[in-house]
Amino acid sequence: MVSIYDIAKRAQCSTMTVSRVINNTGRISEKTRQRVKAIMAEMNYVPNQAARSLVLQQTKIISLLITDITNPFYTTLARGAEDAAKRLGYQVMFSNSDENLDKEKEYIDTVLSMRVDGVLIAPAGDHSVEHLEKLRQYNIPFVLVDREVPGVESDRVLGDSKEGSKALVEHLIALGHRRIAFINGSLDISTARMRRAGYLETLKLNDIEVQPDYMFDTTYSRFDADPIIEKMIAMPKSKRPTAIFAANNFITLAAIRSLRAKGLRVPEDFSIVCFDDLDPDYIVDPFLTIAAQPAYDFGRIGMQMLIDRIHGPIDEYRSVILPSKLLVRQSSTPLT
Amino acid sequence: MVSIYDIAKRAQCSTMTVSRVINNTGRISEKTRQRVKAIMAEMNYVPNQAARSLVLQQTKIISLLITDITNPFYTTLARGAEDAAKRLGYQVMFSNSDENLDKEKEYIDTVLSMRVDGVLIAPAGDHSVEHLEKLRQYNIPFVLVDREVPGVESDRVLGDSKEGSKALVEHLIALGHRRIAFINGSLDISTARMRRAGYLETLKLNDIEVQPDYMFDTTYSRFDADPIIEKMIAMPKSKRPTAIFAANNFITLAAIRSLRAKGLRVPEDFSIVCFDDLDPDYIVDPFLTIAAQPAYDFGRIGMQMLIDRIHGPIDEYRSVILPSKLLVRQSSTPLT
DNA sequence: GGATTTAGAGTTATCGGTAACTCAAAAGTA
DNA sequence: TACTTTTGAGTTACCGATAACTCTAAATCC
Repeated sequence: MVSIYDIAKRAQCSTMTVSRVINNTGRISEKTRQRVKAIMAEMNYVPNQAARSLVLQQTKIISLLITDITNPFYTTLARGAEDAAKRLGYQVMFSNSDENLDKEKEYIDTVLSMRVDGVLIAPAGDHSVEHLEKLRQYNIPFVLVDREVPGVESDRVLGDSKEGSKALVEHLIALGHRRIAFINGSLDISTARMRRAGYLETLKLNDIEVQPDYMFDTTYSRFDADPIIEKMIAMPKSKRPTAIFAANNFITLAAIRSLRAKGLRVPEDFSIVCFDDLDPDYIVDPFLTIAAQPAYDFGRIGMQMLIDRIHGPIDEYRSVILPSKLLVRQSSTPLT
Repeated sequence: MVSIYDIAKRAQCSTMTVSRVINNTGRISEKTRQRVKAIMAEMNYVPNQAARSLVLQQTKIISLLITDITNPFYTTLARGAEDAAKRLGYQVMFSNSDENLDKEKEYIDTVLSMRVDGVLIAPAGDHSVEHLEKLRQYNIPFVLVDREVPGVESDRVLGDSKEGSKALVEHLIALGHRRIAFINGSLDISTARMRRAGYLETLKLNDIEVQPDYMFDTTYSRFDADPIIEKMIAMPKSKRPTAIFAANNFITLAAIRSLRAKGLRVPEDFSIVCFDDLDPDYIVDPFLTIAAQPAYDFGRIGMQMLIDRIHGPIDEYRSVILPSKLLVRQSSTPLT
């Protein structure tokens, strides 16, 4: 492929002159500039970013490390991130950790060797602290999105998981529900802890006793809810929950699927509310009562904060909390 | 950051020796190997991919150039592509063209300057031919996914748009529909042409006259269907279509939304069938009758073909056609 | 034991750019 | 006119790795 040397030779000038034309730096006569430009165009010259990266010590690449691009929340987040990155002159590399620490670790190593300029990361869990410390050790700026990690200070863009949960549970209580089950993700993840806190606090505020056997911990990823649902329906009818608070979209789907397989209906037999679903607008009839988060802004703002930090060192860490919105729909009905 | 020189100095050997240890090439005594390895670990050495890229002339980066990651078809395709890439040791950079040739052109230039090893692309349209020729000119392997481009020979992973369309239209005819509207994407895109061909052929096979005013061309992206729907319902009731074949998911949603806004119901007033929806499994009650495509495989197979070609030059171009599956659901009902 | 092979390295050049410095000629100034 | 400043370049070194070649000492062979 044609390099700056080829251009220089043909233009009978030094490579520096060519470099100056490319970057519009230094002093160059208009005549020379035009001549070099013409030759670059004629020879179809394209600068080599790898060479540039090597000397400039910057790649113009951002790594987006999420758990699963097919989770609609992260899909939209990714789009927000990519739009912002493009606007600011960066490329986005994406990776799916599947909430798996080993996979995350592999990606972190790749990220380091790629010398990306920054990392936008939704960490797999609290144990990601190691990975984040590694990034810090190598001086690679990062911004946490959606999840925080205890012991790690950094820029963050988070949702208001606690408030959102409270709104959902309050909604159920207002509908007359008292026996409310809670199927949560791993407590290793900050949002799961906040959602739990919101659940517990709301029950307490409403003088409802917390039933430990109404609380289930599982995972935010796709999984099989049968064992949990079976435990629930094995309870005597007078003690069985009448409503379920599911901590994210995949949990909700798994729960509904399992209920239906057992001949139970939503909302007739169980009301269901959930967090995290982003209500993609290609669903014809939105059915779920949800706390919807502004996923696009998670990505957009996170990417902006990140690039901001890459450009000029910033002293303090910044946190942005994005509110969620309660959308009441058909999956939750008054207790009859 | 620590480089191969720092390691060499500390290990009292040459950089080549270190390089040999890193890559497990050449002859090295076990003793030296261990010593160097220990020092690399101690100094937290991470190889610099940019430097490597420069000399090896390969970046281990693939560019995934699609129209919109938030289109669930491409979301899943992207996941399939990333999984395959990771397995084979490549990173994926993604970009959204929004079916916009200018944006696509910008990305192509970036891709060239990044010296990515290959491009997996769902081209914006037939005019993308220029961009593909540019890739070819610079010897960057690419694989077309989902869409082909006239005049461009290459590896391809395509859907069976024509057969899928025939199945959808046959289904409507079997339900008794005769006046079937067709809202299509831009004819600049190969799938739109194939879907059109399937529609026309099926009508002809069933001795149904083609009504030009039942056919509408718009865009595959998010858009407003009001003008089209208004034209349709302005027709006298005896001539008005009773069913709609929408060429993709966004068109379908826009059409249903517009119909509802005008007080019309699906399927009571209009049956609707569509292509391209991938039936994301987090939709609680799938409503649309669709021709579902195996999006994950589009990405997985496309990426494999691409990396295959990167590794060893292959003489002939390969085409893979992935079948779609008719899923009959509530959006289409018998004509009463 | 001397010639040949092989193991285990080191040297040098190069990939494609850019920063920092240098330098001659042209332009401006007293 | 003689001196200073500015303009328009060129030179050199370097970013961090690897390929290709070289070289020495030990091992093998006849």
